[in-house]
Amino acid sequence: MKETRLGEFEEVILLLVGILGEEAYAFKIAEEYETQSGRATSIGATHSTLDRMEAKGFLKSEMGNATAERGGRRKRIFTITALGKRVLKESRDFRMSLWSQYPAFADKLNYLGAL
Amino acid sequence: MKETRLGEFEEVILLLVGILGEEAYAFKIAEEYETQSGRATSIGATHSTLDRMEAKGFLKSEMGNATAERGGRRKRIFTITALGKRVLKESRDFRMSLWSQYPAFADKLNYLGAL
DNA sequence: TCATTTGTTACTAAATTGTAGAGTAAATAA
DNA sequence: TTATTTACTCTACAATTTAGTAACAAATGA
Repeated sequence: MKETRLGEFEEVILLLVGILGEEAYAFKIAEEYETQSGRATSIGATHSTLDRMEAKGFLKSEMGNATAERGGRRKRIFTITALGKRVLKESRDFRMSLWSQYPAFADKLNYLGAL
Repeated sequence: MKETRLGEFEEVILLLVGILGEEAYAFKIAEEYETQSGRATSIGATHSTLDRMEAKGFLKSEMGNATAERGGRRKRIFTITALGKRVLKESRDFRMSLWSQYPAFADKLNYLGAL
């Protein structure tokens, strides 16, 4: 696998980082993944995926400050890089293109305008 | 990983089977993958992915007849099962939902109506 | 100080994806 | 009719991604 490949789990995590913004730290991301996908995940899988994507240059991270909540230790906040955005966009465009070629889905695409 | 997970490569291959219809046999699928994605793949990776998805019940296959071309041996033709379609659809819906929540992409979604 | 909560890091296991190459059958050329 | 070329399938195993689990760290509250 070349260094620019984006796995399915990676892609979803990357999108969640974008969606969560300031709140994009591992624990929250894993939680959000479960809520949105209805699928279980583990904090470990989330962490290794985040680290891998940071190494690939799709994400960057920095430690935030501790909050004054019980157990509120410092969080590592992730943000998408320009490269990460580009890769996400390419992935989306490619998929849109395939869906539009598949008769069973092509018609459904129109209804998307309603989103 | 549970038996219903769909990897990124798997998903694209599944879509290509749908797009190719009668022409959905391993060699052609791999060829089409390279054309459409601009990314290289290998026939071996394609085979193992097709086999795995058949085992999962997303695809079924049967041998076609030999064609009258030089080297035109029998092909194994793949078709998507109902389960395969459902899984594809779920994957698509999930992604659409995420994209619509990500500000950087949400606006682009509207322009999709033009597809 | 000690238990509890919210986090991270590190390590191991399982599933997906990639590589290499052998094997088969039909069409053509000699 | 034998050899060669072309179009394909299939297997074994290696590399990468994803999952699971355990151990550690810092802040709060008793």
